[in-house]
Amino acid sequence: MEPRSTYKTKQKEILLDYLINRPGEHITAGDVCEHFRSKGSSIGQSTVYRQLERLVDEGVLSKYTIDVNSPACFEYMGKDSHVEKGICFHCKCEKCGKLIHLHCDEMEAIKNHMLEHHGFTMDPMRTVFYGLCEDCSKEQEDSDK
Amino acid sequence: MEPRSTYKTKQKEILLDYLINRPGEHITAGDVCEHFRSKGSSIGQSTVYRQLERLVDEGVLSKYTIDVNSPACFEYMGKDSHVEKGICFHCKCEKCGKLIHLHCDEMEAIKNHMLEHHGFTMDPMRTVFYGLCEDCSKEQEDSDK
DNA sequence: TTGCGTGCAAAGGTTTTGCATGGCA
DNA sequence: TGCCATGCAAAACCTTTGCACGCAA
Repeated sequence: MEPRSTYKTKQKEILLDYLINRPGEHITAGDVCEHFRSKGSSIGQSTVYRQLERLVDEGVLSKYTIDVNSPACFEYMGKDSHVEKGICFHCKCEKCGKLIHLHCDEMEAIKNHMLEHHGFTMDPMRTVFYGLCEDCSKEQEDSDK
Repeated sequence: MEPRSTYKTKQKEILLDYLINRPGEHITAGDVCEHFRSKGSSIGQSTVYRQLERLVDEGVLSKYTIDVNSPACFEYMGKDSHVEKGICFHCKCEKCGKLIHLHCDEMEAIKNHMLEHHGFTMDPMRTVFYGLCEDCSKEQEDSDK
């Protein structure tokens, strides 16, 4: 988990800066490429992928999987990030596709239960709950009538 | 969720038969193709993908995402499947890659909490918990010493 | 100068799509 | 016969990799 990069490069710097300034957003490698392409200050896509992966290894970013055939999402996990509190997790609505950030102390209880009863050390940041969001549940109820 | 298929085809039949006889296994589209190819009774891969997707829509199969860049997994959810009890869920070890099936009544409590406090109707079959399995946790503790 | 980081292009794996053919009802 | 399902091939999509060049230390 410790930093393994030895060189400080401009690409790494502006990439991290981009992510730090978007707390709570789920950002894909494609988003990053597009952002810098549109600004003219382009970064090669392999560099984007390699740096993102490295930052995840270093614990600076969190990476999570929304869906097969959806690109991986990244999020800054540093000091100012609400994520660091460890009570943030993600819910993905299977109907409208919305990704929801939830803050919940109950998550600690779930984590503890998993560890004590199933020996599984769960990683809340990587875990995505699938289901139906409030709006889509209501819609479904209405259409059932 | 209701059946939308009108025709009964041989391909659909043997595909479903294959999945029904593998309860508790996580099967990919590639597994299916390979299985039938090796048996000589081949099914075209686009048919496999289309039928799997249809069966998921009909509620016959469950589909879940293990990881970006890993193929999607499918599992039969019918009468004899332990999955139907609604207390089965999946854990994926981020270190050794193992996929674990857990049975746990606590899952009901988690589901209820999500619904009551966050308005989110969670789908346990689709949700995969990421983290470290028991063996890998121990290994990590040992190496920390 | 050393060797890590970058960028391009190509490859890799999974899934989707277009279109003509085949098969169910 | 009418229409859906199939199968092949090609495309699409995200990500990884090989290799030569550039730049930080």
